[in-house]
Amino acid sequence: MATIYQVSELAGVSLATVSRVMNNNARVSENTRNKVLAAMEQLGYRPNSIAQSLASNRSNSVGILVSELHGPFYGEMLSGIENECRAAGKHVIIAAGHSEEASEKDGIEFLISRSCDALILHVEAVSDDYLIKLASGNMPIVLINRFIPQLADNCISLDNELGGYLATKQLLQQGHTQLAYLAGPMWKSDAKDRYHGHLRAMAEHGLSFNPALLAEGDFQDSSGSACMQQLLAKGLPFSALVCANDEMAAGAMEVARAHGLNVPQDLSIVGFDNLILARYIYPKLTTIDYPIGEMGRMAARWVLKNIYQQQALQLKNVFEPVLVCRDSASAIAAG
Amino acid sequence: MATIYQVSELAGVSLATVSRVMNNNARVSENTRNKVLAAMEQLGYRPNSIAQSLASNRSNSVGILVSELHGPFYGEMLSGIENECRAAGKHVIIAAGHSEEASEKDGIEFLISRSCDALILHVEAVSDDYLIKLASGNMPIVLINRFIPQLADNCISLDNELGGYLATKQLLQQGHTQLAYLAGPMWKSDAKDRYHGHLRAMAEHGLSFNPALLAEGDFQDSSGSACMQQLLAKGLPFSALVCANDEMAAGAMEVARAHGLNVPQDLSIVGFDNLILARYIYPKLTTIDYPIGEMGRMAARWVLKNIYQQQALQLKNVFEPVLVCRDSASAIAAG
DNA sequence: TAGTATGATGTAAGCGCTTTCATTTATAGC
DNA sequence: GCTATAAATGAAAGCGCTTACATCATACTA
Repeated sequence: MATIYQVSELAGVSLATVSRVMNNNARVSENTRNKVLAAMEQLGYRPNSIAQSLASNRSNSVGILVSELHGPFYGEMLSGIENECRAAGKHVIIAAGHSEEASEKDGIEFLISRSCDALILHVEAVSDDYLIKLASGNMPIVLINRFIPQLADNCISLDNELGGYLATKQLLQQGHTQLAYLAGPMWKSDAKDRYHGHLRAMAEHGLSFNPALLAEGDFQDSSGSACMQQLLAKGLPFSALVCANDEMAAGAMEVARAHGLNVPQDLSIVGFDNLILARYIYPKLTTIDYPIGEMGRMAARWVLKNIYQQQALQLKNVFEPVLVCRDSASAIAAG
Repeated sequence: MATIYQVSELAGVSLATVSRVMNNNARVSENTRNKVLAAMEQLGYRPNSIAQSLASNRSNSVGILVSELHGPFYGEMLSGIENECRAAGKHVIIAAGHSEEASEKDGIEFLISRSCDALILHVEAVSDDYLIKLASGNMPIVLINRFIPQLADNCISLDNELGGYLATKQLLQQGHTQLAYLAGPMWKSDAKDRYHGHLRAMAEHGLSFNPALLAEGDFQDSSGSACMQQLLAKGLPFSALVCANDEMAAGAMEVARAHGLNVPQDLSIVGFDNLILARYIYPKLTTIDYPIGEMGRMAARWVLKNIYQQQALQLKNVFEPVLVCRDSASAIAAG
């Protein structure tokens, strides 16, 4: 691999000049520039970005920590971030935190030690305090899918409460009055917020919430099935089920079908997230769209604007979810 | 951020000694080691991996190029690789190639310039020659989901032909004799191989293949729908449809349902890949399992063994797909 | 007791770049 | 034609590490 020395020698100029044409920030005469470019071309030279990073203390790469690398949700998010960064000539370094405190911290440390210029974090297990402290250091961070008041500017989040409200309201407007709620793990703020939205919609319609019709899952489809079993076992009537995410909705739907319930005739179901699978399951899932790809892009833009000085970019911190009507929820049958 | 200098100063030893305890490769007295560790602890020191890479010409990170960051397939693969690498203390740097030659080359260049110790590549657009040339350089590469005879050792691939054969054979054994085939883009070797497997099974059962019942899609669900439309429009009878992947199968199934066809009573469908969605769609999809997560792990192990000297690891280059029977294919109704 | 391994530590030269500062060269003004 | 100024270039000092080599104790050996 050719180094800058060989280029400078071949071009008959100094190191510094070669560096200048690479970064084209200082002025170099047209003539010299061409000589250097020709030399680079001839040698097949490509700068060693490790050395660049070390010398400039800037790596042109942004670190991303997600909970998992697989699954429809993170894929969408990563893709959004990568696209935006790539277009701006920045690169991404990705680590997984596995929703576990030690692992998340470890991932953050790794990204910092890689000299990332900024971090985009989707963390769940780590505390607010830790993040606040982290943010007070030199490493710029942006949090995705999490809202911390003290770090409001650095947060790209979804109004989960509104989403929960919209999902429930849809069913109420369709005439349902007996609703069950399949919650996510309540220690996660998004699960809690969605649930609160549900309660608000219920209250607004003058309905009291029956705790016996609440089940708490873990956002996986298997827990959706398990919770649905529990709910049905109680023998309490309900004509609609609000699920805190699509995967649990899919699990629940399967169990409902196994129990001879027709969706949506016998039971209306709404999900949350609008994952790809929402379009694939049958009947197609009515759900709340979570624009995670767009939010990833926005996080990337935050970095481009605040770290890489692309002033022109417009930023938006809080996204509003919208209802996507498909086939899994319908007006309650008269009588 | 503390540097090695400050650690050495605080511990009262030289740079070299600190470096030694970090890499614990040379012998350092117990006493000195403890002093150094204490100093590191006290300063909250973490080595700058950029500097380490530059100095050692080894980055402890492996570069991964995938076509896309989103989608169930790549997520599974990335996850497999990351898990295995993380467990070995290696890190991953990820880039997307978008199935486009320029972009794939660009991604490879990027990964090389980041001083990765090895590359795991899932590339589609780049030529065999390019890869052969690349492999002859200093950067070790392993190819995933691609087989190039000259690089056989570096390839982790699936026997796609066998998969196509198994999918078709299942239907033939269920008594179907009129099969349509929904192919992937034929310029991709996996699409072609699956198709060849189909032909082999047909021939083996003494059936001739009717070109009118062949449609070529692009592996996306929308093309599955479009191709299904075309196939139905021809008015030719067929009782079973073999799809080159699950997503197209899902698209095709939807169209079939819209045309009043019951799956599997009126039409049996089998897919390929065994994506998560295969379990979610209704009826659940009979398909060929593509152990992509396991293959990702294997690619990681290849690197651990060949580059990081973990000799003990067992390697396997070619994976065999297996049939997963679910509900979308059934024996043909008598008469 | 000198002679020699051997283990522990230090010294210093890079790794391939960026960047400040100094120097040289061109351009313009008079 | 000579200075004032700007533009182009070069020299050299790092960035934070690793590592070959040198040095210094210490422990054996004969």
